[in-house]
Amino acid sequence: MGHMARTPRNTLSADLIVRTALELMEAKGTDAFSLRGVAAELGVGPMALYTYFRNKDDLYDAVRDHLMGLLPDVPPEVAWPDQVRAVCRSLRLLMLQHPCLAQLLASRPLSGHETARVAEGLLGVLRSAGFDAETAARTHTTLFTYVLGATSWEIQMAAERRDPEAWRRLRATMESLSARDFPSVVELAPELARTTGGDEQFDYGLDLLLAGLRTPS
Amino acid sequence: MGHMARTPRNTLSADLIVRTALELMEAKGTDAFSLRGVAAELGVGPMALYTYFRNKDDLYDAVRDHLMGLLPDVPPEVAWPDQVRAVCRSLRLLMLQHPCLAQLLASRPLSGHETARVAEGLLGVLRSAGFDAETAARTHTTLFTYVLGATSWEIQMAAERRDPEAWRRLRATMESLSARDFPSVVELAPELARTTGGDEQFDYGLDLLLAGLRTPS
DNA sequence: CACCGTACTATACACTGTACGTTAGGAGCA
DNA sequence: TGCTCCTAACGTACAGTGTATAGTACGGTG
Repeated sequence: MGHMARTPRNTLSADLIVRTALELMEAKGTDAFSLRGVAAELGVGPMALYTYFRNKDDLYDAVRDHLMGLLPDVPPEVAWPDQVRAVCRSLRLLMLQHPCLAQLLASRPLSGHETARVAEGLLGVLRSAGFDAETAARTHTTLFTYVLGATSWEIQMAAERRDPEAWRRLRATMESLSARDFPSVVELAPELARTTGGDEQFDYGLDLLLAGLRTPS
Repeated sequence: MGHMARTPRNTLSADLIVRTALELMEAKGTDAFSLRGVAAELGVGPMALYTYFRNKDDLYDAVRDHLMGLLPDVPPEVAWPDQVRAVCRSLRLLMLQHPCLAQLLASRPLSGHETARVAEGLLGVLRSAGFDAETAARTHTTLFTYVLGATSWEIQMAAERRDPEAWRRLRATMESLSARDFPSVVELAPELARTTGGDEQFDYGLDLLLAGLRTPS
C-alpha cells in the first residue's frame, strides 16, 4: 500500500450518519442542526449523505427510530397499571435525555420497526389487561399523546428557563398583568412556575388518566 | 394629487402583518412560511417587517397571541366539569381550524395578554370549583398539555392522510410487520387507524382526566 | 421653510437543502 | 493481467432563507 487513498470508500454507513446527526442535534440544538454540519463532522461533502438518505426528513425519521430503539421492554410480572406507568415514564425519560426526540415525534409521522415495537408493548399490556380492541386503541393514543404533550412542554419550559432573555420577557409579561383582570394567574404564578415539569407533575396527570381507567370484566 | 408617491408610508401595521402572516401560513403551510413571502404579499421589502417585529420568532409570538384572542370566554352558569370541557374543546377546535397554532404553541413559550386570558379562564374555573392552589395549577398544566399533545397529533395524522406518498409509506411499514413479532399492532391496526383523531377520541381522553378529578371539599 | 425621526428600501452575507453532472475506487470477469 | 461496470463520494450551482448594515425620502413639528 503506497499512499492512502484520497477518497476512501465505504467509510460511511446509515448508522454512522444517524449517530453523528444525533450527536450534533444534542450538542448544537435541534434547530441548528443541518445536513452540511453532519457532512462536515464526518469529513465528507454534503451530497455524500444522499447515498444513504433520500432527504433531510428521511434522516430525521431514522434518528427518531434509532432513539425509540433505546426504550426498554415492558417489565413483565407486574400489575398492568404499573406496566402502563413504566412505559409512559421511560418514554418521558428518553425524551428528557434526548430533547430532540420531542420535536422528532411531534413533527413527523410514526414509522419504523422500533417505533412499532414501543406501540406493541403498550398495546399488548392493554390487551392482556382485558380491554377490548377499541378501548385499547383509544387508550394507547390517549396515553401517547399525553406523554408527548406533557414532556414536550416540560422540555420547552426548561429551555426557556435557561435562556435569560426569554426568561426576562416572561417575567415582564407576568408582571404587566393587572391583578384585577387576571386574579387567578397572578395569584397562582408561583404555583404555576413550581408545577411546570418535574416527576410529580408528570405523574399527577398520568395518575389522573389511570384513575379513569377501570379494569374491565 | 400629481402622481402616486412611490413609497407610501404608514400603510403597514403590526396587526396587518400578523393577519397576512396568518393567511400565508394557512394557505401554504406553516413550514413554507417565510418573512420574504409576507413582505412580497404586502408589496414591501423584506426588511420593512423589522420595523414592527424584532425577528421571525417575535412575529410567531404575535400570530399565536392573535389566534388565542379568538377563543371564547368560559361559559358561566354551568357545572365546572362542563366549563373545563368547554375550554378544552374550544382550544382544540381553534387548533383544528388553524393548524399552525399547534406548532406555534408547541415550539414557542407562552406570552402575551390573550394567552394569559385563556389561562385565567381555566384557572378561575378550577379555583371556583374549590381546588387548592397547587392542585389547580397542576390540573391546568395537565389539561393544557393534554389538549396540546392530542390535537397536535390529530392534526399531524390528518396531514399524513392527505399526503399520498406518506400514506403509502405508512401502509408499507404496517404491512412489513410480522404478526408474530407485533401481534397487537397488526390486530389493532384498523382500530388504531379509526381512533386516530376525531371528537370521540379527544373526549375519551378528556373524560379520563376528568374522571380522576374529584370535586374537593 | 428647515429639521429630524421614522418608515421603508437596497445591498449584502452566511447559510440552508438539494438537483445535476463528474470522477474515481473496488469487484467481477475475460 | 486488463477491461468494464457499478456506485460512493465529489464539486458545482441554484433558489431560497433570516437578518445585519447603510442609505433614502416622507410626514409632522419647530
